[in-house]
Amino acid sequence: MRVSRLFMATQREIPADAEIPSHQLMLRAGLIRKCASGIYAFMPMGWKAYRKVENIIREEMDRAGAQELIMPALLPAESYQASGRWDKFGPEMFRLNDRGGRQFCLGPTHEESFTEAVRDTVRSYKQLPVTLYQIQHKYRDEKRPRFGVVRAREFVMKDAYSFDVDEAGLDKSYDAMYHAYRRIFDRLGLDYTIVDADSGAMGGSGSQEFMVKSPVGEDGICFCDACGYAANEEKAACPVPGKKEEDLKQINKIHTPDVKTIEELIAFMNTTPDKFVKTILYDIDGRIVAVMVRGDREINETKLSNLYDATEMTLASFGDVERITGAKVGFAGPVGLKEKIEVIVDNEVSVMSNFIVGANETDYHFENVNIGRDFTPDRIVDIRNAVEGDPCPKCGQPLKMARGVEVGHIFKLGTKYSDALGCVYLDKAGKENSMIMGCYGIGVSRTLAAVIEQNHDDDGIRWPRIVAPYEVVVCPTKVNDEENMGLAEKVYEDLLKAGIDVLLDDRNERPGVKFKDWDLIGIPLRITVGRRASEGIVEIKNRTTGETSELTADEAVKEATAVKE
RNA sequence: CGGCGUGUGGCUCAGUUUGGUAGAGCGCUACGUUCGGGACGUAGAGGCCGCAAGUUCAAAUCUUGUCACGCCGACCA
Repeated sequence: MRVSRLFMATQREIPADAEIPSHQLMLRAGLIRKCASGIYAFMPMGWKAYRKVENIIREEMDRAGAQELIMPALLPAESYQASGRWDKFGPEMFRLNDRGGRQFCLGPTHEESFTEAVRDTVRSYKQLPVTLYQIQHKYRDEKRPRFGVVRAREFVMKDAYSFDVDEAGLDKSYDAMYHAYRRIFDRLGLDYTIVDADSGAMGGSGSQEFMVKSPVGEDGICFCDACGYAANEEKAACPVPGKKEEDLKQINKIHTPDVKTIEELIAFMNTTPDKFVKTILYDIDGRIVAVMVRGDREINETKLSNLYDATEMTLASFGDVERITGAKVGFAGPVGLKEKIEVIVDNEVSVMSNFIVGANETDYHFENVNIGRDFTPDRIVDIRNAVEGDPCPKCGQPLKMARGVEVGHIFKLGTKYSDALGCVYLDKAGKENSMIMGCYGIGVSRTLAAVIEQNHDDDGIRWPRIVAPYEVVVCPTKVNDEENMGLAEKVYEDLLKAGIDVLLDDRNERPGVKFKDWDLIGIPLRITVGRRASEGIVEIKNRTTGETSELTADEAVKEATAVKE
């Protein structure tokens, strides 16, 4: 491709509304273009890189025995009504009507479509197992699109679904996908961690996430260097600590005017946050419950949601809090609350004694509160987020924390969808059984962003060769000089013949402009034809290592051709 | 959805407080001098100041409404 004909524009300045490096670089390098909040177009250069990621995924899925097909993005409401997800998805689903008023949605995920397809195609155990996949746009009306294609409202997902006759079969199908995913992310050169995950709204038994480590990741992950345990912080179990015996002191109401937050309390009482227990009220499907964790802990809303099998869960409104506690927000506590609502206590709180809580009275707290004596919880469970230093649930060594971008997720679904949609087969005995399903997703566009997130420097992107939009750029410094341009043309032609994705920068620009552009876009190898063109000597530069060497044109072609992957 | 903030040439932003002919830098076009790390000069092109209503002799600027976008909080690939 000749750069003078290339549909491309780079930007010198960082776009105002991009926060993270991958988003900024994708915009500056002209890989993507924003159409609306969370909706992006891929420009030719971006699309080429995207396609390379997609093809790696496709190759590995095929290698693992999965079969590609394509479902519509525009789907009738009926399937989702049958599975119960028409309501469950809520406002996150893009919905529309046809001219006759029939309801449709833009597919947020495709369990229903695949389940129906298999239901209508497979009759017998002889046709199982089968794993199907597609690479297709998904639509989710995210409350808050962010970070460019990392969290978009339209994005590309590779989603696969396996159908088996029994659990053992599912384990096998799941395992095949697990290994395919490892190959995919290994080939992409990503630094990732596989973590135990919550199966959440998807239902089912087991699930793991593939997390690309990055400071801009939206998920917290806990891991243990000692035994290799790794989990999403939503999932990580928090240990039940041993109880320390302490003399119970007399409960005492203290006046704490205008002290509402934990920070203010610490300052006011001159103590530490682990002496407090905060009481937070939640509205879970219309029912208010109180949740208590230590002052310096965070409530794990995933655990809470699972505990109640919640559909909709939010913090209780200020009005509800004031009505139930009889005090302004900031003074909620368990004493006397039990008669009104359920009180859930974190494991860790259950072994504390003489702690401080709100008094359910504006401007008052209780100190020296004790469970059993001053109040009785309805449930004592693990309800907090794990934190750095918590003992590993497997081996007891201290856990570490990191941030991650979720690029892949694999689930053992079980029979949730096959039951709901009647996806059954006849076994050897002629008996009908629900198929056992698994589902497996990769955020393709997000993965591309993750590659950039892990491969960039101050000058721009540093594509791994395997996903670079072009592998080599030939860069003559004087396009009007016959000798210079002639040699550049020859190198370009040779590389084309060798099957390399190569660019010829035939723009009449100063060398510095070209160099900056290719550093920004991140082409792995640059062959500069310049000063020594008359001797047949060119310079080859590696974008990632910065190494340069002067070679004859033929040697440079050989070198550029030698490296694959 | 709640809290905050921003909408002015392709991009980054000034101008709004105190109403009075729409600005700068980058990019773009032409010519000249340059030519290995985003050159310089000269001359240009390009703007319903997000949209609508209102106040006013006069609105980018004031008022109201509205839309869009972004940031901070709860969901997911």
